[in-house]
Amino acid sequence: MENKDLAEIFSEISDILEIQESNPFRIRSFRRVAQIIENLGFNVARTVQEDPEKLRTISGIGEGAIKRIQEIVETGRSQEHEDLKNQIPPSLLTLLELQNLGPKKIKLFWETLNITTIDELEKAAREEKLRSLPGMGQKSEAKILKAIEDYRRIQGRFRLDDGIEITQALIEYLNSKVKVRRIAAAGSVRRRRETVGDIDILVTCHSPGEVIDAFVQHPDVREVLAKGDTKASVVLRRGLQTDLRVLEDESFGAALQYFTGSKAHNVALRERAKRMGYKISEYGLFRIVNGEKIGNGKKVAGEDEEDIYHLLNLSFIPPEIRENRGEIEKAEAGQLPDLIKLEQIRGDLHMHTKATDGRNSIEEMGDAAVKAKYEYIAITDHSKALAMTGGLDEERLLLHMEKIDQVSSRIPEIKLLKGIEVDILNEGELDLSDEVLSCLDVVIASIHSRFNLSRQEMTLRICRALENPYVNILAHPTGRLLTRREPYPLDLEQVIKTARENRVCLEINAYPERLDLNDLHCRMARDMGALISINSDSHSTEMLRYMQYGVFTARRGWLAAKDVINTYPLEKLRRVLRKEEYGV
DNA sequence: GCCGTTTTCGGCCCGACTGTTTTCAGTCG
Repeated sequence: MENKDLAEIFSEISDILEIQESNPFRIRSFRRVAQIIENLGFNVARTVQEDPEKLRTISGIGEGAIKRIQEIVETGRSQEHEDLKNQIPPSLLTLLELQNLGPKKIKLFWETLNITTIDELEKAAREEKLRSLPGMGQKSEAKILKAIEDYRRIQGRFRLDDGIEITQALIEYLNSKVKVRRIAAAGSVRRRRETVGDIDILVTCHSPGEVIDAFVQHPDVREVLAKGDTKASVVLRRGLQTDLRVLEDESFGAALQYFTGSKAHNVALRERAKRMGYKISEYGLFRIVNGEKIGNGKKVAGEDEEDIYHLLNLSFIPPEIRENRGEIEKAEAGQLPDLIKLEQIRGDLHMHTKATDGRNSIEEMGDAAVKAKYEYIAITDHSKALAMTGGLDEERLLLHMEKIDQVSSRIPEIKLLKGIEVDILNEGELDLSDEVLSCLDVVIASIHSRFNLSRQEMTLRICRALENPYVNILAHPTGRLLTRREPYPLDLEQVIKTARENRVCLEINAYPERLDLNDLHCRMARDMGALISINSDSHSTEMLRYMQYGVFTARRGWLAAKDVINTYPLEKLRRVLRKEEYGV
């Protein structure tokens, strides 16, 4: 059982309790457990059986949670969860996904009008039956119809690359329209999450009204959700909600901290602040005197984000790891990892050319890599099983290798390594002979077929491939496509273990739609002592820039340069590829 | 339900916006 499955049960329990208006602190506890489980870097189901004490030491996981986890692992379900599900129609939980609709209203609609589904809610709103309920009116009714429409149209999040692109364009636009002093993106865009649900932009300027007006008048704004003196919310044409907040200079840093999140990180940080006699809000860090409540206290920080962390006796925590996954404790101890930076990447080990499904020639890829200031790259086209791409057989590959060497000698600034992305076939055998694989500098293995195997079969298939002595890198290990395809079922812990034993590296495929391994997987791999390679998987020269998204993921996964082989100088890299060394 | 440098009982993060209200509840982030 995966952590995500366990987390979902706890999350559903809290959803149901919320609709039942149960004790809010109890609800929060369940939600916290769900969040903790989902973020843990090891398999909770296994741990609860082998070493329950390890779970007990985690703050937020108590006796109750351990008992429930044990029950779920043993019986496949939680009786309490089942009982709760019987108390409400399950479709009510879907209603919680509608914007501006929470547990109280859902309960109200259910109890008064027997509404249990989105369709029934829509019908009631259209028949104007909602407006007469307490606390409801014409506008609320219209908002609900709107939320239903949005839910059906969007239903999901946007990829990080889209989020960053849109954010940068908006910032440029605001800069061109209004004289702003400071402007920055916060939220999941700043934390570089693989997908973003909305965009947060913070700004300071002397004329708040002007910047708000400019914002809501942006040509891409489809709808203005809210517009006040200090905040405006809009939906952009592509369906992405975007919030702008206008601040005073003296609280810009506090707001940046606050709106960067994550929520879990901020809750933990505020709890820490409180213990130390401070209060944090988006306006600053305040020293509380005489235990006085809101509105009191002397402001001690706010203009710069760094000050807040430092006053709380923490080293500065990079936005990418603000997820309450242990970063606060490490920052307190001065033991945060030295996160990898894009400038530390010396080369890209996964890319395609015209020989298969790439758009550019070997030369063009080499020239583009020189522009990217790389010291080496590997040309890794597909193997013959991917017929659709014109995959290389042994004969063509040998000719291709000669060409790579020729081009490499013509471009003295950079070394071109001879590589292949070889398909892992049905039973874990490789698509090319060991003889030809042994002549290559880099062998990347990957799955492009038969995604519907069982977890055991897929794990065995991949591990067999990793045992081939010539395989260096497992590409896009889980096969997921963001917002499109779920990962195939896989015992990733077993795969990482097998990779490490066979001196194989795991890829962070930096293609924005993949980001595979993801952040949590990276951290698991690092903790288990496996090495990582961050690769763009470019199919054209422009795609080399995707490397940055892989680095974002690596940073979110707590990786340092030493964990990533393509930060190594060429000679050290070659020793890793020849399996003469592995690890630090 | 969880936790403990104030506590094994009693508290648990904070503020803005909206729409319904005439002082506030619900929702969101």
